[in-house]
Formats: sequence, structure tokens, C-alpha cells
Amino acid sequence: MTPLDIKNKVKQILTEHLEAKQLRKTSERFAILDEIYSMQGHFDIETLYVHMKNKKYQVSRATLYNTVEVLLECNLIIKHQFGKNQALFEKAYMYRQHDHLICQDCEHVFEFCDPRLQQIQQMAGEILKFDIERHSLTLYGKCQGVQKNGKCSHGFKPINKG
Amino acid sequence: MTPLDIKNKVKQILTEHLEAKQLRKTSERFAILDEIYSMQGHFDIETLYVHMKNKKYQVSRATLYNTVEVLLECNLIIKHQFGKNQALFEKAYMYRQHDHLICQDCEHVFEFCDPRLQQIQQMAGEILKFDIERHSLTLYGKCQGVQKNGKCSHGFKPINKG
DNA sequence: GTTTGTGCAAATTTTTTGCATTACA
DNA sequence: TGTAATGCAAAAAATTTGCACAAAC
Repeated sequence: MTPLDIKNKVKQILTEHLEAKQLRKTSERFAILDEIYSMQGHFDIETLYVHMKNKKYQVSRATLYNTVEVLLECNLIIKHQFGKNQALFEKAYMYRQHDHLICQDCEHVFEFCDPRLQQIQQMAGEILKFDIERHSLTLYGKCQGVQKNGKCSHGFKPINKG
Repeated sequence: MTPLDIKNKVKQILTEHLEAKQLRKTSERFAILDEIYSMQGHFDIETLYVHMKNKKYQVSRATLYNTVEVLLECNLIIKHQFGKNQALFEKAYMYRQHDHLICQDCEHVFEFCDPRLQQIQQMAGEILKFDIERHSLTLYGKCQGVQKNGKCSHGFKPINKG
């Protein structure tokens, strides 16, 4: 699937969701979805707001918060709260389930995947008699550079700070 | 270990931490620690503030935020951000490593434990060349009551709402 | 033509900060 | 007594809300 295919598909998913829920198909909602699926990695509302202000389509923060809620409902995005007060989001369609490892030095977010998590999730659900819909696993640690000389070896800038 | 033993022990740990870091042993800090170790389950700063206001020792919110930071540093409490804007905390001493399952209906937090997480944590650390200090796993799901008749079967009130 | 969604600004909520005062060392 | 910690109140940051207007349906 090309990036364009993905954009068309998520547009279709949003359209169907809006119709099913009898919500209106506003240009803002599709512009926001398009912008989100043009971005890389995690993003916060303020970053999204600035991106859209600088580009083609200008929307208000209120509309962003509103639309993000809709996109969460139809699983087109995922919300994260990595121990900060500010929520981060990421695209969810066509992005395989993965978890996160955050460098405590530079705050860069790495992704990894371990199939055993699905088993843990399933087993915990059975034991506690829950239908588990999703999980959120985040590891916090220090890279070898930090361990050796106190300086981060990958040199990423903190997320959302530049 | 009795609850009193635990309180004495954490007091000792805090004392040693304060001495090591050359911080002052103020009565506020010990009163806050005592109050935290008198509470059950997760708590937020506001709840802690009200608890202390109603009880023996009155402290300012600023001091609570300050002290919570100190207690995090010496691992006497853990901070959680369960997808809300408000941070939650819990006691960490003598409470075995566990993870959380949150009911999407009543928001009650259940605890569970799976040793495989330690393996995942270790393996991810090796692959990504990180020294993992801690992890945070939260499962989100619906209990059987919600699945069957839309009503939560355990009937807990939402956390921090009553 | 209704009614929902948007934009703006004000309000809320949570956390942080500045500064005068208190009290630990 | 010197300096860090506290309390207060103001500021900041993130999100939510109220309301007039715009635009889907």
C-alpha cells in the first residue's frame, strides 16, 4: 500500500464512521486527517495546530481537540500519555502493534515489538475476566552512551521541543 | 512487616535519601510520606492535599509537588499517567511489581502480575542496547458485565470522582 | 431551514514559578 | 546565621466550554 493508498483508505474509514454516527463530513475533519497522515511519528495537538497553520488549511485548536476525539473513536489514531501532562498521538491505520522505549536522557521514543505481549494480554484478560481492547507498554531506560559517559549516544533532540 | 514497620522503614529510607542529597529533613516531608503510606491505592495531588488539610498536617500544594518529586527520586512512590491529564501516584515500597488493567466502563484499576514482562523488558533492553529502569504496562478493557448488558459488574465508582 | 460544527475567547484544570517568610542545619 | 524549603498567589500549559456564526444536511 502506497502512502496515497493509505490516505484514501483512512479517508474512507472516516467517511463511513461519520455516516454511521450521523456526524457531518466537514472539510476540517478531512484536512486534519490528511495532515496527520502526512506527519511522521508522534505528535501533540499544538504541533498539529502549527503544522496546519503553516500549510494549506487553518483550523482552530477547539476543532483539533474535537476531531482528534472522533479519530480516536474510529481507531485512526492512538493516544499516548508518556508520563507527561501533554497527550501525544500517532497514526493507527496500517501501523502494526508496537510498544515504546523512551530514553530517559534525550526523551527519544523507540519502537519495538514482542509477540509475548499478546499472550500476556490474553491471559490477564482470561484471569480477570475482561475483554481487553488494547494495551500500552512503555519501557524507560538509558542508552549505552548515557551509561558510559552521561551523554546520549544517539543525540536525538527531545520530542516536541524542536 | 506490619503497616507500622513499613512506615518506619520508608521514613528511614527518606531520611537517608535526604542526608545523601543534602536536603533538609522538614516535618512537611515526613508528614506527607506518612499520609501517603496511610492511603490505599492510587492517589492524585489534589486528593492528597484535601486529605492532609482535613487531618493533622496542613501543607501547600507547592510543597506537595516538591515532595512528590523527592519521593519519586528515592523510589518510595511511582507515578502513573493513565491516559488522563492528571498524574496518579502509588506507594512503591513493599509493593511488588505489578501492572494495571483499567475498566473502560467504571475506570476502576485492577492489578495483575506476569513474570514474562521482566523477560520482555530484558530482551528489549538487550536488542535496543538500553539499560531499562522500569516499565509501565496498562491494559484497557471491558468486564463481563459490560460485555453482556452494558453495565459494569463490579460497580466501582470512577477513580478520583468520588 | 435545522442543526451540528467551527472559531474565538474565556474558563477550568493541573502543574510550575517567583518571592517573601520560616525554619533546618 | 546562612540557605534551602515553605506558603501563597500569580503564571503557565493543556484542555474544555459557551456562544455567535458558518456550513452541512
